[in-house]
Amino acid sequence: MLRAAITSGEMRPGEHYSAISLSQRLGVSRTPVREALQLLEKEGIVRIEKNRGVRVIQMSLDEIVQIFQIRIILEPPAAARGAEAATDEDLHHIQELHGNILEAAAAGDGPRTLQADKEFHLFLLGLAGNARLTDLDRELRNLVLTRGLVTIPSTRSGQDLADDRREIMEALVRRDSRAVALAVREHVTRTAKLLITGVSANTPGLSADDYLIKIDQLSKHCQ
Amino acid sequence: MLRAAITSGEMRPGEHYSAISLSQRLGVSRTPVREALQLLEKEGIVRIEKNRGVRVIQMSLDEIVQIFQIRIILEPPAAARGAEAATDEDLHHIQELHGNILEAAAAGDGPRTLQADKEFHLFLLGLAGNARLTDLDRELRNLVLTRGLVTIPSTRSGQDLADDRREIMEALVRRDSRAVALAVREHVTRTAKLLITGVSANTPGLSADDYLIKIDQLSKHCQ
DNA sequence: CCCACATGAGTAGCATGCAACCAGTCACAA
DNA sequence: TTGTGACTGGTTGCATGCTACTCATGTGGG
Repeated sequence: MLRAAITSGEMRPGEHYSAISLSQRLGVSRTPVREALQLLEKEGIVRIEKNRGVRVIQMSLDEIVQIFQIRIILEPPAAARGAEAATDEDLHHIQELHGNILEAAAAGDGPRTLQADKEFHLFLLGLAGNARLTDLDRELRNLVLTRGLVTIPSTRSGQDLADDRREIMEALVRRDSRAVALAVREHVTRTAKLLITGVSANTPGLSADDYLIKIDQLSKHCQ
Repeated sequence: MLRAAITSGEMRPGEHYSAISLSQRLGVSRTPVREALQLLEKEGIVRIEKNRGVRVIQMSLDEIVQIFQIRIILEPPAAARGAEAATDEDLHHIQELHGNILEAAAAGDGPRTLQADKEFHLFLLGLAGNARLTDLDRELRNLVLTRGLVTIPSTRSGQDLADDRREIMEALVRRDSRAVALAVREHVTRTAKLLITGVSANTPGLSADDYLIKIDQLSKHCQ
């Protein structure tokens, strides 16, 4: 699909493209391209400028912050509910998923680690029995992935994230939903801060501090 | 737009429609209708069935619960943050919006009350400075409105909702963000339960209890 | 030299033709 | 009577022509 072309970095953010050239490149007509672009615009990945073409949105730090603010609000309670509702089979399966992450990480396979991490979290959220919430979270995750900003985690931070996940797992098997919520929140918050510092480091003249503050501004009210 | 036709009850849920007939009815060609339908499908308002036509989704109680679960998780922290960030002008404006609700309610104008209520809440959420969250909430609100299920609130429950809002306002002017969060949560929860009992009452053989339970199952983990 | 205006290239958006496809119906054979 | 097959009406989805609009460039006048 078109989404793949953008996600895979084929189309660079900020650049202009036309539906005509895209349709030629994909070997289809303008109509389906146009329709796909409208859907992508609704997702916020792309901006259609009237009679001017389409532009892949350069996601700003502000938007990244907004997305993570939402995730930090949503995921902890959902995961906690998931922990309550999980059957023994579910726990078994999630342990497998956790194993997959460790495996991929040990192999140093960044993309696969990311994918496995996503499956792990989405499965956990899915246990809460709210499909719409799960879909929403998936979309939010895709959004940040869209930008090439998959800052490969350093070994140091990668270890922290792994510790977080282990904590989630332990709380899960204890069926301690409150601990699950806290651990998930910690995990997502850490991911957000890593990403923000990473991006701001690559962008000269941009201080991460202002954005790091915002991450907590909203979530502190969840208590 | 097309959305209006569905929302206004022109198109009944569960019924089949074709893009052809819709385009004729709206006096445009099939293409824009088709594109609009795709967007509506992404929002979950409509389901496109291949070579079969399009069907306005009959929103189930399950989905209503899911939507409100999300709203109950999202809105309180956002409103609390909004209370912190609000300027005096903002407070003044929101008082006007609050006045509008009371006015419309006093006039017995149901739709206008609903509209004013929406503006009130969305403005409050907007103060949190997270546009994506505000948009998301707007969409969630539209979803439940989509169904004709705008169960006109009885005078009794309408009074309760008004009391909730007054409580929100008072907490706002006190700049008591914690109280704002609690009041908003109470308000949204009450709205949800009213809707659920209303819908289940109109649907014979459907017990509201199972769904009422679910409303709290997720939100209790927010604390 | 500079500004205003016309002109042209390129675009999105809409209308419409066309093919593939699905569901239900009807006829025919076992 | 029942099961199977083709047929038909209606639909989506894609391709393509056409119009209106936007921006940029170039030209002519001040």
